[in-house]
Amino acid sequence: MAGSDTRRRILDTALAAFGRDGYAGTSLDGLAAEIGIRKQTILYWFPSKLDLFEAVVDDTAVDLADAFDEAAAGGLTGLDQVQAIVDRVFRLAVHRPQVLGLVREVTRPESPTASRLGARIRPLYDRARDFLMREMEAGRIRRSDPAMLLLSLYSAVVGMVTELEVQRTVGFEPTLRSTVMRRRELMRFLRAALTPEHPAPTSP
Amino acid sequence: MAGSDTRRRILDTALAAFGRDGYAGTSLDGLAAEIGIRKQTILYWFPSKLDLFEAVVDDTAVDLADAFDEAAAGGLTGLDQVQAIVDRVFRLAVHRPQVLGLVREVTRPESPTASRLGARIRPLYDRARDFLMREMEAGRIRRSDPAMLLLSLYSAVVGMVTELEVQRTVGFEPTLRSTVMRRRELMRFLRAALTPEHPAPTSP
DNA sequence: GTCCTTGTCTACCACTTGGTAGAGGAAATG
DNA sequence: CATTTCCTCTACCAAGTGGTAGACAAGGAC
Repeated sequence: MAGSDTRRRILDTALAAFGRDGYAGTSLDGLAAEIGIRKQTILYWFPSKLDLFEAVVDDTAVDLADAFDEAAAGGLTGLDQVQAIVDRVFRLAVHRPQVLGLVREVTRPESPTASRLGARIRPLYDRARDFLMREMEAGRIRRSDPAMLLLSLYSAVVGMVTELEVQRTVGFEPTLRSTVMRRRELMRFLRAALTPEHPAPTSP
Repeated sequence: MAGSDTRRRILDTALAAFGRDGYAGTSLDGLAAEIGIRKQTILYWFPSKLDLFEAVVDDTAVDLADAFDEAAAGGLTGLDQVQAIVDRVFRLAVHRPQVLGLVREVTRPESPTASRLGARIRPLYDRARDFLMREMEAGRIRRSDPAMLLLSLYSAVVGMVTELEVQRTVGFEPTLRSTVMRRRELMRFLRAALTPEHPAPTSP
């Protein structure tokens, strides 16, 4: 069906627009113009702007969950697993930066569906917390409050990845090379913060 | 003059509104209603919505610079200085959370004045970078690319402080106690990441 | 008193917003 | 062929947007 393709294009373009301009800053007319259709076609596929937004969020949550699943599939432990996840998130950020733009938008306190993505993300959060607790028990990660540590990690990673513009403002040109460097630097940072004080057996 | 007070109230309320709802999500009518005046009074003091926004940004940049100045005035070094700055930022976040809401809004790539705050922040950035380089030379902070490290620090701190709602979504109630814990956990994180590998003389 | 400045207001405007109603084409279905 | 279903469109609308024009009241200066 041709229509299903239209729906897909609306979702993709809306993801970019919402992540870039925010919910309030995105207009259906502008969105439609960007796609090359009329606004009413959008409203045919999604009954209202809010419905569209929620559909985009749901869609994106699935992608995020997939990315984490993929990174976790290797069955790694300790810092290697953390590294795998960071690598995966960076890959996502490079190939589809819109996703993290949306994460940023949706985690705003006044976001129209702050609680919605919350529910979607909750399982991921629980998994990550369990992982950290296990690794702390095993002595492969420095002991601390896993919930707080997870927040620190989340802040460091998402902050680093999404605030590209801050770097540009400050004089960086986000080239491919600088992206790689940034990832490496972030991993050094995380390794330093996570490595247990009395060295334990991790990798050979 | 009574008018000057009006101007002040507009700036304060606008800071909260822009930080909370973003630039696009804030309407002059709504803002005026919140203050208890008419929209035209706002437009008397600030020729346009954008002018108001820029005035708010300038106003806030001064507060931020003051906070950093105050934290840097003690003449501390190494991790102690880092700790002092984190403490100061957290204090700001507790007493005037709107400020960090605005920082978040203004660091969005599509923010109407992304470059403007950039120019305002640049001096702060340079100072911080120089500080890090000095401390690395002195062996009080782990060696690495100071620019990248600064980004990591910025991300970790601002991310941790601004993404309060993420925590709420995930089950935290941001009480005073949890705020204190969060700050302490962040400092553990930073200390672990910044402490030089071969212990050097820092504090007695 | 009159004049001028300052500050807030009412009235209005052009434009954009999200959303409704329904026409009409295309293609499958009988 | 006629009918129905699916999809996109034109035409509107009420409400809200940022912004302009100008009335009006309160004071201070003269």
